[in-house]
Amino acid sequence: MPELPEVETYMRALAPQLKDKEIVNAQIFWPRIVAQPDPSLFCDLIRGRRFDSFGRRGKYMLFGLNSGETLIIHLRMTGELRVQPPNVEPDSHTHLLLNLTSGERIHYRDQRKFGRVWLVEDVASVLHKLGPEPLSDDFSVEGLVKALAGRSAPIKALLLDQSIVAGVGNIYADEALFRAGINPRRPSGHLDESALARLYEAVCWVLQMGIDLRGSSLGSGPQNYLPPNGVAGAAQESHQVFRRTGQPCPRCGQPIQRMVIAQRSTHFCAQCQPEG
DNA sequence: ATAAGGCCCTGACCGC
DNA sequence: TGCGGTCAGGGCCTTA
Repeated sequence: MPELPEVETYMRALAPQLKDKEIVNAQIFWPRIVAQPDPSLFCDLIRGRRFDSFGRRGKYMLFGLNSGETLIIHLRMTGELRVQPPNVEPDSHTHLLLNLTSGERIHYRDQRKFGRVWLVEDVASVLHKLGPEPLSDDFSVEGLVKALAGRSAPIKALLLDQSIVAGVGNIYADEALFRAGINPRRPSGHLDESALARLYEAVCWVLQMGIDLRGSSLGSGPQNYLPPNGVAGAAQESHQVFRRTGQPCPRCGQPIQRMVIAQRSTHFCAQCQPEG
């Protein structure tokens, strides 16, 4: 499941592959994948455009086109983007093809069809609800304190809330809380400033580590993520708690426990992340 | 305003 | 072997 480090890894790989390449046209096989504008207009607008700039905001991929518009892609759970040679045919999970003048084709695949694509003039119209970008100056302890003040929801739930901080998903939320020694169920507003300072550091640290290791490539199954060059990332090997239920905590040896918070599977060490 | 639950999807997995 | 049920989960939507 692509979170910030996986999306960042994608963009770093795609930028040199796609820079200045021209889109001949788009083929949409499952129209609901295009969130905006409507699919026929999407095809009209993207025809003949070149890839100009590349960016990321939270888990959103941003492709700036030479028209001034931006192609925004969110992979959600199972989306994949691949630049393929002409002889690679789309399969039943391919919902969008962008044909390039180079003959290559960008395949958007998505087993669960949760991902979405936008083509907009105003990026903010899609991203306006996002909170601060965690590895930038916009993210700070003070900001975190302010955003969580008076909130009773468990801290795990608010770490997943993209308006609090952008880009953190289930994997890195669990890892950050473990690193900070904070129980995932603690009411957010009850955390004191020193706990939030540790959490701030931990969020930055686990995300940067994830980027440095080129993302987490988890086991088999539909949530498996591979960077666009097909080489697995290595961040999963540095996971301390995520999907390690029953295995010894790397710090104290107690078995890692699992519980559900905000409908999300949550992994933690009861010893190192005490309640209250 | 916040919190909690449902929804979208489909492949994997489980028990019978 | 086949079948039904359950699970996973990001972000948006509805409900309380």
